[in-house]
Amino acid sequence: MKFSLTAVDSLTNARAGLIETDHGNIETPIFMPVGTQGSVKTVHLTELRDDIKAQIILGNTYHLYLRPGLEVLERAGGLHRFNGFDRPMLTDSGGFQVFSLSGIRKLREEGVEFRSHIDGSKHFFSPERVMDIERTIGADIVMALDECTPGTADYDYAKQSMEMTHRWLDRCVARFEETQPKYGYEQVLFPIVQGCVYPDLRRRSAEYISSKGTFGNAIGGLAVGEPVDKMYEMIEVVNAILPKDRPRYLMGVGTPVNILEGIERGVDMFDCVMPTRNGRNAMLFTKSGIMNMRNKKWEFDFSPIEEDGASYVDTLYSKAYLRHLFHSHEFLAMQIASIHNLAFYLWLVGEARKHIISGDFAVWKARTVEQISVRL
RNA sequence: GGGCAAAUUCCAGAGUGGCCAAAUGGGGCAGACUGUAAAUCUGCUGUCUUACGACUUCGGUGGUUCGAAUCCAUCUUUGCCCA
Repeated sequence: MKFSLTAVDSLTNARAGLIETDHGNIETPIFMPVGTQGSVKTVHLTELRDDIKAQIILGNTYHLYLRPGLEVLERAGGLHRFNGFDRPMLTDSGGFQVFSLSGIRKLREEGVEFRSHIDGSKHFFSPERVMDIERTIGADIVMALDECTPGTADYDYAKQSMEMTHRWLDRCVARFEETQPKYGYEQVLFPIVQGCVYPDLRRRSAEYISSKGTFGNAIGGLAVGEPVDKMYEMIEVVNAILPKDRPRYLMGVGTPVNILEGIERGVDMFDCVMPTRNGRNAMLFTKSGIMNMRNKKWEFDFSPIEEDGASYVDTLYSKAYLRHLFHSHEFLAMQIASIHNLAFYLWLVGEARKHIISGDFAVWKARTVEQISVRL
């Protein structure tokens, strides 16, 4: 696997780059659609590839381990073979579930024990176990097991948590290095910076994970309850330390504006459930602003969903029709909205890349932030 | 022609003397959602008012009562049954 910088913006820290994997290339900055259970909800592979132009998607260790389980994944020949997506994939480690499923898990030095949200059964995830599972799933990029600390954690908790994440990282690296890919293509490990909203912790964490010399690095524990200004501040603090010649992945972020702010601060990779989840809940992101497709104002608006949208669905269907589909609880509504939003997100990062290369990123970004923030 | 039953706020449907502007569900109107336990969740949904509160409402009319969606009379409409 290889990462190279194509262009670096002169006014900001934005960069355009290229990740070359055994499953194809990823042009950065990139947005990665989330496919937790091996499926980007409501979206077909053909749409993901040909319309949305997703270059890499996510899967989730905790969820795929529970269903379909490791035997199915292994006998399928890995997740790529199983779900048919032949482009790069990345698996999250279950670290986010430490946060989101905090009510049904127990944390200790050795690892984390989850009570399955499906049937209540107990499952223990040590850093070593997570590496083994991620080898079996077979994503191109695998994440280290971390504790995603809530954005509201106090300093002492954040410090302890970060230190444990670092110890877990050592164990992840050791296990990852003593094991081999199972399906004949390369996998790389990304460690994750923690430290909540505390600059000194973030710095320590960034230094620590940088010292591991991994292919790329991730920033975690953001957009989890802290003020958005804190998030931007932490990205700046961390990116001042993370090596410039390696990809930086801001985990779980975010809104289209968050992503542009992240790019400006030197982030290369993003993922978020927002385009799909919010899409399923009738929220559309467009070049000219945000729409709630359930709103009455669209009842008789027969104009295209988005005149110059990034997806074929934008001109194929009208606002009034999409509103009707949402009100009628038609599955097609969620499909259209998800495709639209993902295509928009991929368009957005693609445009950002173009403008980094052409040298007018800052101007373009300022104008775009304003346009896409409008509530329509 | 005769008998029985029922009419409730957008819909369905609770409520049978004061705790009722009226349960619950649906619908409607808005909002939330950030490494997905989410096709989910929250609020509002008679009128006026920022609120306190005031006012009007439970098929129509007229009664009983301190007080009626609830009881009585009558009318109207609807459904069912018998001819």
